[in-house]
Amino acid sequence: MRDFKHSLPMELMRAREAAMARFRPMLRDHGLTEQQWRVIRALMDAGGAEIGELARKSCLLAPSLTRILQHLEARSLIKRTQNSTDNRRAIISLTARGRRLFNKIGPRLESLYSVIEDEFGMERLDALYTLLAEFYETLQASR
Amino acid sequence: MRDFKHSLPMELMRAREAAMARFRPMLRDHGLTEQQWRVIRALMDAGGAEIGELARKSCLLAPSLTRILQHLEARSLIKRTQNSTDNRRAIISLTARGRRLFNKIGPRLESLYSVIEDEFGMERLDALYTLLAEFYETLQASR
DNA sequence: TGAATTTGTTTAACATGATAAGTATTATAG
DNA sequence: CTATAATACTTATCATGTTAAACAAATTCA
Repeated sequence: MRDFKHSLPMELMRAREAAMARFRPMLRDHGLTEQQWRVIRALMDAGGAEIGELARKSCLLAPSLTRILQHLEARSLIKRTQNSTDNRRAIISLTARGRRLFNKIGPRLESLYSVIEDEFGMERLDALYTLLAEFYETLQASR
Repeated sequence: MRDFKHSLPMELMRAREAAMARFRPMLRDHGLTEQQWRVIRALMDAGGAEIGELARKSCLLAPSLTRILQHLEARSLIKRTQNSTDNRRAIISLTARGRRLFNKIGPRLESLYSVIEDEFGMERLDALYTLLAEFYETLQASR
């Protein structure tokens, strides 16, 4: 059997955790979890999206997203707009307050990200991005 | 701001999830979660370990490990041995039943892993491992 | 048209992730 | 010695991960 050290899912997790450890404290200072931030960021990027679409964009399972949207709605960071042609679908978008929060946090996270870029180097970072994307595509393709 | 697509933590997560999707069904068939399997695998590798050590090896937080050990103990897959010189520390090890389960599942997971090796290619897989390890080390070094 | 399916989302249940606080045991300082 | 601090876990709490089941709206098909 392979060495226990060489477990790809665990290596991916460790790398991710090392990065998140840098971002999480700032998010926490603003009362946001990492997943809540992913939703806000996806909404800012898309400017309004259906729930299914939002789940894909933010890499969250539907039940998790349901709960997260309840939290964000309670804090008035998002709002729901009913789709008139299909009552199953609701359009989610950021409120003005949600956008303000994004504009406050976004730049700070970017600067933390820049530090990582400097430490690890853009070349290796790009190489890592490429391999990760290829890995994902390879595993999805054969399903 | 960077393209929303280029979020390293999310790319790491997606890659990991793509891999785990292949392993999880088999673990589930044997009533194990991914995390429980990591503990069993670490114990098989170490042949008995203290809880703190086990947490590091299996990449779990202490509170999570506490609960997981309770589950595994209830299923008689692990046992605790008190350390006579320090009553805070307990040595955890697999029971015969735990080892049997490992021997049953391990090879099947290995064969699933081989499929990934074949699809993605050993060269790229090694390159990915190397980059991930370097990334982790880089981010840890500056703490 | 109306019953059966499909689709989009939510609930439910159990397990883990993350942080803070609590507990017991050991080590240390005075 | 003994009060204090440090160590090793465990509990508690809230949020999310994962799967299955429920539910309502929309689509399909007899």
